[in-house]
Order: sequence, then C-alpha cells, then structure tokens
Amino acid sequence: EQRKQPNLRGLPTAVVQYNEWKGGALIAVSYEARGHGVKRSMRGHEAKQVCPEIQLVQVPVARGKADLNTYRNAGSEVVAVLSRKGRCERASIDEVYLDLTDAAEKMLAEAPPENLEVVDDETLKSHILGLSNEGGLNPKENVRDWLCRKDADHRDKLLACGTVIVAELRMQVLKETEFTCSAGIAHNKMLAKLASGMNKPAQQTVVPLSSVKGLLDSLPIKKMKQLGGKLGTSLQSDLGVSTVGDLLRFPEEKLQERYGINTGTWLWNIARGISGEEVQGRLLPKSHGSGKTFPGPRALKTNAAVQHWLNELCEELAERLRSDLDQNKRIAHTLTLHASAYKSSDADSQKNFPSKSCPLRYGTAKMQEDAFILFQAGLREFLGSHNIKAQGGQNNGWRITGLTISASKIVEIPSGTSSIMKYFHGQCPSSSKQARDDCVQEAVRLSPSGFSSQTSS
DNA sequence: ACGGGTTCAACG
DNA sequence: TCGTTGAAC
Repeated sequence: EQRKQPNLRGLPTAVVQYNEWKGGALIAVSYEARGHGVKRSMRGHEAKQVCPEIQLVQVPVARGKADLNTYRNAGSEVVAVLSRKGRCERASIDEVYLDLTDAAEKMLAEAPPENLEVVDDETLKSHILGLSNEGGLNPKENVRDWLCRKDADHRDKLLACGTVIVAELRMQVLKETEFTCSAGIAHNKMLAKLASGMNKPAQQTVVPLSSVKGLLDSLPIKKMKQLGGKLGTSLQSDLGVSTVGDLLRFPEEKLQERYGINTGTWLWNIARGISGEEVQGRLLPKSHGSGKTFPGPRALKTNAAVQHWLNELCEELAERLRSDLDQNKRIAHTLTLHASAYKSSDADSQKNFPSKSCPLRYGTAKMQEDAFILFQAGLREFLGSHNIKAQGGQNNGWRITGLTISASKIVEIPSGTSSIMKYFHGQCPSSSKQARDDCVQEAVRLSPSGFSSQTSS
C-alpha cells in the first residue's frame, strides 16, 4: 500500500479489511506503526487509540468480500526476482526459501569474497550472529573480515558467498519492485527462517556454524517454527522444556515414544540445528481458496443466503482458476467446501460442520451448483440427518458463520504437444468413454488457443 | 467479532 | 490412495 501511495512511506500505516465493526481488522502493520504499539490483532479503532496519526488503508472489496489479489500479485513480483538465482520455494504470500548452494559454490570457485577488493555496503550491513565486536572497530570492518576469512570452514565460506548473493538479490528486489525485505542466511531452512526474523526491517542476518549452539541453547521453544502451538505448550508442560537447548537432555527414543517417530526425530534434530528439509522449487500455490466469515448477528440463516454467498465465492475462485489456467496452464481437480456452523438450539455444537469435496468441474455455474450440493450434504450430516426441518426458507436449527470454497490437486497440463489424449486418459480413472470425452471437451472449451488443433483431431 | 488464506501430518 | 480433520503459520 505504501508503494501504491508513496505519500504513506515513512508514516505509521496499517491495512484493514472491512471497517464497519470497530474500524475493521488489521491484517498488516507498518514498522512505523509497530513503533507506536499497533499490533496486528487490533481493530482499526483500537489502532487509532494507540496511534491517532495512523493511516488506515482498506483491502479492496469485490463481490462483497475482501479481495487479496493485490497482495498475492505483489508476492509474485518478489518471487519472480528471487527465483532467478536459485531453487525457490514460495512459502507464503510474503515468504520464500532459496537454495543458493550452487550459486555459492560457483562464486567460491570463481570469485570468492576473500579476493574482493570492494564489498558493497548492503553486504557489509549484514548481521553475523556471534561475531564479536573486538577492538571497537567499525562493525562493517568486522563483517568484511568475517566474509573474507581465508581460514574459515568451507561451509562458512559458502555462507559468506550466500551473504553477498542475498544482499544483491535484496537490492534487486528493491530496485525492481520497490519492496524491501529481510533475509536469513544459514545452512538450512529452519535456521534461515529463524535468522530472517532477527533484524527487521530490511536487514539480513547470517548464522555461522559456530553460532548455532549458542543461538538455540537459550531460544524459547515457542520461537521455533512449528512449536508456537499445542506441541510447544505440551513440550513445556510435559517435559519442562522451555528453550530449544533444554531438548538436548532427552534421548531420541524418549522423544519418539512421547511424540511419535516422526515428531520425536524432528525434535531431536532441531535441538541440534539439524533440518534436512529440502527447498521445494515451487513458485506457485498448491491450492486456491475463497472464503468469508459471517460473525455474530451476520450469521447466515437461510439456504438462499448460503447459496448467494457460495455463488460469490465461486465467482472469485473461478476467476482465479481461470488466471491459473491462462498463465500457468494448470488445472485443479478437487473442489472442497468448508463451513462453520452452530445449532441455535444447543449453543455448544459450534464447529462440527464437516467439509466435503467432489471432482471440480470448470465453469462458474457448475462450481456454484456443486458448492451448494456439497453444502447440503454437509448440512444433512451436521443436523444428524433427522429432527430439524426448514419451514418456508426459514429455520431455527442452524446458523452459518463461515464459508470457504477451495480448489486443490492442481496439476500442470503437459505443455509439449503430442499426447494430450494420453494425458486425459491418465487423468480420468473412469473407464467410461463419456467421462473422458467430457474431460477433453472441457479442456478444448477452456483453452481454445493452445489445444484445439490437437484435441479436435 | 483474530479475517482470509495456505500448507502439512495424522487418521481411517 | 483418498477424503477429512486439525494444527500451525
């Protein structure tokens, strides 16, 4: 939003979605606003109380719901820059992992930092964990010395190369998108993610091998990705583990018998700074979803209201699926509906509405039809398939507080050429000729430019 | 009434 | 392997 309205640069700013109820919900808070105590959990009015000068920018609304496409697209712009230098995994709307091993090895072989006569300023501003500031030298001189150490471990030399590359990439991101970003540079995803949050905004942090133990020993368990929830809490209360270092006391088998083989092994490893997760090399999302909540008095009470909102949600989803097909030649195969509901009779049975899925048929109207069928299937189960009856479009039994429709099992269409028929045979398990023909006919209708000549023959 | 997404592991 | 749930971010 600050890029779109440069006059907001440097001002305390937050993005709110909706504003009728208590000024809307904050979904993003600028660092200036954070400095005034504004938190993402606040409502717009609350933010105004703690920071009267705050600029509140509203999320676009389309079809009666918040439309986050602006921010998805902004994330894509950044990915487009970062993915040039190495394997890139889009981890969320604004986070990516990069595996820069190859680029770092290349730099180490061809132009290692130790040979550099000038190191650019962004690189020198890096934070190197555990780097002592002896002798009151300029911190940048210390960074330069660390980067150019000839006696360093090979892996730390790679890290030094990574530091230079990431600084370049962040400068390119800034130049080409006007977005700043922070980064962590480490030997695995877990440590890099941890480091990326240590110096914000717009800075980068390096985790040399020698600093891993010191970093994890006193790190509160909840700071580790995946341990911010119930697992972290049970680790604390069941085993008395409050820091990652405390985990070192427990043998692998003990952790495994308490938390299962996978989680136990994982815990044992992260305590030692070990994480074998590969950077996935995935630039696109694995699913698309469109949802809306209907809190308190706004809860939906009629089939007609549910159908109306499902239609809106399906329109948005269909539009995003269409973009994915046009831009990426990908097709989704599963449609899933999730609803949140409560029975107005017993106010306790809040969230047990089952999610339902079915094969995804392209076309807005078909998705709308299927979505409503899925809803009704779930509703019947929710009501226990008996008692409550809808009378004349009204009902006393249920209230819907949230609806989400999503598309998953997204696969790329073989772009090459020849074997589109082979592709469809592979995709349609049904032995029915009719089902396969429908499938093919659908693809022809959807993507006439690319496929008609092949498929119509 | 902490919204709207998204990914992943576990389970049957 | 699939659909579904719940955790986590």
